[in-house]
Order: sequence, then C-alpha cells, then structure tokens
Amino acid sequence: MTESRPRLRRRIEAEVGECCDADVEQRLAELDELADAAGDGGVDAFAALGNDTRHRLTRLLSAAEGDLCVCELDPLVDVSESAVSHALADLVDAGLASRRKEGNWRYYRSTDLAEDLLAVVDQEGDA
Amino acid sequence: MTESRPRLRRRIEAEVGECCDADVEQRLAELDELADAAGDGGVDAFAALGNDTRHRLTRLLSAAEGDLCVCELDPLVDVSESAVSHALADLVDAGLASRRKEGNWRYYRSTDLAEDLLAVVDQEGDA
DNA sequence: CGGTTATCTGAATAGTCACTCAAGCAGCGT
DNA sequence: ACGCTGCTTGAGTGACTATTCAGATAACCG
Repeated sequence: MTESRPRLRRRIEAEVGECCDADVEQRLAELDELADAAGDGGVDAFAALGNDTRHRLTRLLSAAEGDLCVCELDPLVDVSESAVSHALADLVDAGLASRRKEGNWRYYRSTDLAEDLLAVVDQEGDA
Repeated sequence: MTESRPRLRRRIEAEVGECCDADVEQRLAELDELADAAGDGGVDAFAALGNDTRHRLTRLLSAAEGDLCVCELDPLVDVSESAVSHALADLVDAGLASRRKEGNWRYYRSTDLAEDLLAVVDQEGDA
C-alpha cells in the first residue's frame, strides 16, 4: 500500500512539513474511532423528523397539552388517515412519540427526545 | 358542512359529554395555530442528519478538533469523492456545517446547530 | 501561459420512500 | 352473535433522492 491517499498526504505535508504513510493512516484511524465512539445513534430519529408529515405530527403532539388521538391529528395534516397511522408508527419506532391505548382510541404523546430536538432547532433558528 | 368530522366529534362527546360542530373546529384551529407558530423550521436540518453519509460526515466534523478538508473526510466514508462533496454542500445548506477556503483546500467545520442536535440524541440514547 | 491539484457541479440512473387503496383487527354496543 | 368504530397493516405505485460518472472551476506552480 505504498503511496496511498496522495492528496491527504500532501495536505499533511503542507501542514506539518513532512509526513509518512503511517502518519496519514494513524490520523485517519483516530478520527474514525472518535466518530464511531460517538455512535451513529439517532439517525432514524433525524430521518423521522426530516419528513414533512412526521415533522408536522410531532409539532402537533408537542404543541398539545395532553396527548392526542388519531382522529384529532388526521384533520390537521393533509394526507390520508392511513398515512397518518404509518407516520405515527414511524415516530414511535424512532422514539419520538409514545402510544397509549384506551378503549377504541389510541392516544399519542411526544417524548422528551422529540421535545428536545425541536427545542434545539427552534432556539437556533431565532438566533 | 353539517356533521363534519364525525369521529372527532364522537371523541369530544365521549370526553366532555356534549359537543357541537363549532367546538370541534375551534379545537382544531387552536392546535393548528399552535403548531404553525412553532414553525416547521429545521425540517431540512433533520433531513440532512437523517442520511447515513451526511450523518457520518457530521459526526466526523464534530469529533475533529479543528476543521477538516475533503481529502480527510473522503477516506472515512465509503462513497465517491463527488458524493462527499454533494453531501457537504447539503450540510452547509442545512446550516450544519460551514465552509472555509484556503488555497486549494476547503475546510469544513460543524456548526453549533449540528453539535447541539447530536448532543441531544447522544444524551437521550444513553438514558 | 499550460499543467496539475483539490474540489465542485450537472445529468443520469438506481434505489428508497411516502402515499393511497383495500383489507384486517380489536374493542364496544346491541 | 352481529355490526360498527377507530385505527392499523400490507401491497403496490409514483415521486423523490443519493450516488456515480463526466466535465467544469479555481488556485497554485513552473
């Protein structure tokens, strides 16, 4: 594997003055480890909130004082009731909402994770 | 529009005892307003972090002490360099990374928004 | 200037995803 | 039991999206 990653090598040379292949690979390995340690957790939470319908549902759940049932959410998003159900299931899977059964109704509520994530973008957006 | 939203009406009747159409629509309007006031801001930020490549790049930028150039990031994600460039552009557009030009290199750095969002899911994930 | 370097951009494609439709299921009332 | 209600689930399809390839750009160096 002689002379691998030429660009990166040149960049390190430009920065530090000199650089051998081992230096290159070591720097990469360090970063790789750091990023992996941080984990890739939460990708699905982000993906869930990155869709308009699910985002709006989460906003609604967050804005509501108590919890809401599907028949309350349905009129507020302009997709079919089936789509609402799908979206809510995704939110629960992503840890952004919780479900409670009561008779024939299912009540949804936003989780702390959802609240905190929304708070971050709201706060940062105003800045 | 007599007798609209029958399910919702029944639900409110079950809860409060009685309910007229106006009550139904008013409750919906309130929620709608609340959710809209909160805004739909940040959807693109969430969407950006919801993709594996972009998420990983953000993690790398966040894990790095200073800022990183493309030639450092490229070896750490297994997509083409072009895809890395696309992804980084998306991150900048979403406000999750900033770009700095220096000679022939472009250095990327994660923004506060990115840091805060990642912090939330990391913290919540450990709980 | 011409050549090389590091990165970007646009078009095309492959893959994923969100929606709708139709059917299904559990809980309640009769 | 039966039907009705509120919601869910699965299959299918159209729309979007992430990636790649090829060509472009801008900065540096001779």
